[in-house]
Amino acid sequence: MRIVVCDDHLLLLEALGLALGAKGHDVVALAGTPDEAIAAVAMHRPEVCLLDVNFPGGNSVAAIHQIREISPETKVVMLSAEADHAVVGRAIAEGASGYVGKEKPIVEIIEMLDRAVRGQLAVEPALLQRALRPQKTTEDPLWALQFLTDREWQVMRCIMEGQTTEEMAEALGVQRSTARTHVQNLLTKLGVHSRLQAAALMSAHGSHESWPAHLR
Amino acid sequence: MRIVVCDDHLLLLEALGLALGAKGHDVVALAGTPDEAIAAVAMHRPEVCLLDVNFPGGNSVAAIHQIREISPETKVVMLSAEADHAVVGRAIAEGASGYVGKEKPIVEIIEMLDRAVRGQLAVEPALLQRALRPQKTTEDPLWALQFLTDREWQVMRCIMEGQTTEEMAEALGVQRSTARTHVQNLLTKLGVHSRLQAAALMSAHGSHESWPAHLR
DNA sequence: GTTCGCCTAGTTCCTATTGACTATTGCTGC
DNA sequence: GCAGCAATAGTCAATAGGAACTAGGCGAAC
Repeated sequence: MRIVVCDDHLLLLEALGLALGAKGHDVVALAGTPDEAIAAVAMHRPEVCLLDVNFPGGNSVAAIHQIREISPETKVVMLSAEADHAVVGRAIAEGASGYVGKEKPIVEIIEMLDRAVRGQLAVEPALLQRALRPQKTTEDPLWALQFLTDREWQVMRCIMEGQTTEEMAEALGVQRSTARTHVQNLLTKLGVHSRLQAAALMSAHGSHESWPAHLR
Repeated sequence: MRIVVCDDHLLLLEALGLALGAKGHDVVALAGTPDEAIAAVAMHRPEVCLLDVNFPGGNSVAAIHQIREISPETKVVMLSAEADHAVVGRAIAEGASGYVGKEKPIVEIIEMLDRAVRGQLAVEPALLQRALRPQKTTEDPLWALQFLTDREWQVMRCIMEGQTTEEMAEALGVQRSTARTHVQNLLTKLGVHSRLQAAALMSAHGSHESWPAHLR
């Protein structure tokens, strides 16, 4: 089995190369970035590419698509430090064939690579199940983020910083009652019942990209 | 050079064991948790212990202390995914001899281990410099995260999800008053005055790695 | 076997937040 | 001009949250 491995941790990369080699597999290239991985796949056309999901910049999911495009016969297996079912879903949707955790022993990783090469989906069943479950994009509170006004974004920022209504009013240069109204409207638009829930919503689902560019 | 390696990623652990072995070093034990590492060090008395910092809740930093105590001749070198100068300082203060990033090649890791065994400090100069600069480790709210109990981490999770005291009590299977007490203790330990500030603290500075592994 | 930390549970007092309203000002587009 | 919307400001009642305590049970450490 010819493999291209991609991870930003050189240590893991090299060690994994040696370990896979010791198990009789052919690691044809080690890549430190998704771009390197794409180039390596284009050159070597391996059976499988083991790709770390956790790249600074988060372009690893996009890399799946590119790899699949330039080398459709290459199966992509994602390697991750944590089991994140949201990422699993996106990865599979982009064309990945598997998703394994770094906490797994090497033999298990290799087994997953085997499964991917045989055309099977190499994902832990429980994880896949959770990845598929929350398919209700309707009634999505994140949709509402679009309709927040600039002022409400500023209020959101204050909320995220843990400010009280008073501090917020001070920061925005308005009366408490005004700040309060903004908070009220914000909560209503987001469909939540407390500023803490609003903050939780943002920190859980609202990536940096959710913020209006001019207010980030 | 006899080495004990500890990391929660079995993959890295095994691969690193093979790689170090291939370079002529003697990996006497592989540990998946700090406790296993401590036991392994007590048994084998290695020259050096390579310890992942990524065991939150202060486990890994506390483990340094314990390892140094039961086997003073064993040098401890921390292994980390990101260069966090705050952690470097704490680790060195606790008795670690080095701190290397996982993005380094194996040869460099081995060189650092060598330096540690020779009694030198195996830390990147630039990182050490930054670690020593901000001497205001006192009053650091993130320091307090180490002293949170398991229950308080569960409460923290509830807070992050925007739950009210009532929901929290329900989720934890305790009375509201108990949930309130936990929240109160949490706020006191973190030095903040509202759960919203606690949530802000976590979402702003508390990376995923801040969470105890068994509660993530 | 006593001390200590953690989890549990409760009280009291006070403040902050929320829901459900009304209402004025100023700007924009039809 | 006027409708619509954002931003401003306010009220009142009900609820939730926070500060500052006390205190028992339980297991681990000394």
